[in-house]
Amino acid sequence: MLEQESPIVLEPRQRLLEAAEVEFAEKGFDAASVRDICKRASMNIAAINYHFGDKEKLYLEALKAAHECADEASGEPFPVWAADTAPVQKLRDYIRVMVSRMHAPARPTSLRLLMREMAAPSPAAEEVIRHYIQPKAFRLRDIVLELFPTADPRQVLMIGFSVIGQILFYRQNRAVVELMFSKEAVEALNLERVIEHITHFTLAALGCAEPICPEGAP
Amino acid sequence: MLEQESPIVLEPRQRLLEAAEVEFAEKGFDAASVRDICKRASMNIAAINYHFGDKEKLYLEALKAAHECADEASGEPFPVWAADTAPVQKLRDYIRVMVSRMHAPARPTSLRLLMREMAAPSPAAEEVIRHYIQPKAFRLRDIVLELFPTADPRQVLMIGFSVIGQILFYRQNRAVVELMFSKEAVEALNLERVIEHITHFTLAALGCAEPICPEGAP
DNA sequence: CTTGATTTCAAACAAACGTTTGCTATAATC
DNA sequence: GATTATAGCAAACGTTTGTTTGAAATCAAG
Repeated sequence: MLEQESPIVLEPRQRLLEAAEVEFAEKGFDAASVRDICKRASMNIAAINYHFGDKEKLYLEALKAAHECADEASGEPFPVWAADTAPVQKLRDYIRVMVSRMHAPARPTSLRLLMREMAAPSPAAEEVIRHYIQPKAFRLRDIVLELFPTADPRQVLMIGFSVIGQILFYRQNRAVVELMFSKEAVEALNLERVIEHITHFTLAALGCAEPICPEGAP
Repeated sequence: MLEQESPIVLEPRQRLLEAAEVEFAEKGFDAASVRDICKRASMNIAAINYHFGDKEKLYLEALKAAHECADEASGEPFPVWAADTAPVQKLRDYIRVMVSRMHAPARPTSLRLLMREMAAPSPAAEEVIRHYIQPKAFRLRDIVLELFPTADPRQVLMIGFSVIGQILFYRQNRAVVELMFSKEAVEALNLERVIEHITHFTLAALGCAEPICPEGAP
């Protein structure tokens, strides 16, 4: 069998992959068991070994799938900038795209898996990280460098960290934040509000916008 | 036996606690085994059950110990502010204390354990989180509220997130960052530099300092 | 020395883990 | 129809997991 045309149920490989994504995201690599993954996919225990080889290879494939899902399904691709696009505009775009992806209009389980990997990267996933995350980091660094061509590398790095730190916070610490403040209060911070805030906060810090002052600074 | 005066080797309970802190920090709750913990502490397998009851109780105790270690051993307690201390100064102090703690002058394993818990909080640790983290979050919120008394709650929350997001980034994503940029480049960002940057970035965003402009904004 | 409580220890426990094994079907090829 | 590769299955594999056990060791008090 070479190819199959859109069956009612997904192909076994894909079913396994999606089940693995959920289980790994919820429990982590060690705590997620191949038995539960197969049960969720309604398949036999041996299916993982047959389709992917072993648990770790399945994990890596699920991690790749999660990255591609988060990148594509967000509905927010990085724009292709004209040669004369102002760096400030690039920064605005960058923040918008990244925050949109973090706020998970797509399956949130994919992002849970990614954030889990960011917090405790498994050695086996190094190449996946390099392939999917590094380009986004370099893109930001280049924008900052374009904004401040004469800044020293350390300052460029720290400015980038300030931007990405603000963005990642909403994903990485959502659970803890919801535990401390009310869950409703956190959910009131919808996508547009967060984009607007981080953009404003960042541009103001860099002197490219008016400071954040609800009614005039003290 | 009621009390014992400073033996050459630590008391068994303390030995177990420190070993558990390291193992849990490196591998997480599930992957860390009681056998490895006991081996590290040079104790028998049954010691955990005898001294703490079970693995989960040991984990909670290790988590508490990690919090207290990070709070006290950093050498940076929160200052007690005079009644007329300017909110801007409080914010400066807050950032300094928190960044100092994140940059782990004390045992870094304690912080690894805490960051792991922030990323994926275990339900059993809720009260520990509430007791140790919530006060720090409220303290920041109060400072922001003092700076902008008429700001709406959402904006106060987001400003706080921008501050704490910048701070936490250096701990939570250190491994990934070192993987993408060189490890030396990241280590070149020493404590004072990071404190200065985050403080400057934040105060500039809030209109309480000059913008960050290496040589004059474009 | 004897007593009695506190700690340590090797050994074993059942349960869950990832993986492997043969044995069936099923589908395509000759 | 016979043959070959693919796919799925129940069952069992050997480890490792957290936990428990009962006896040995330790030690202060009588």
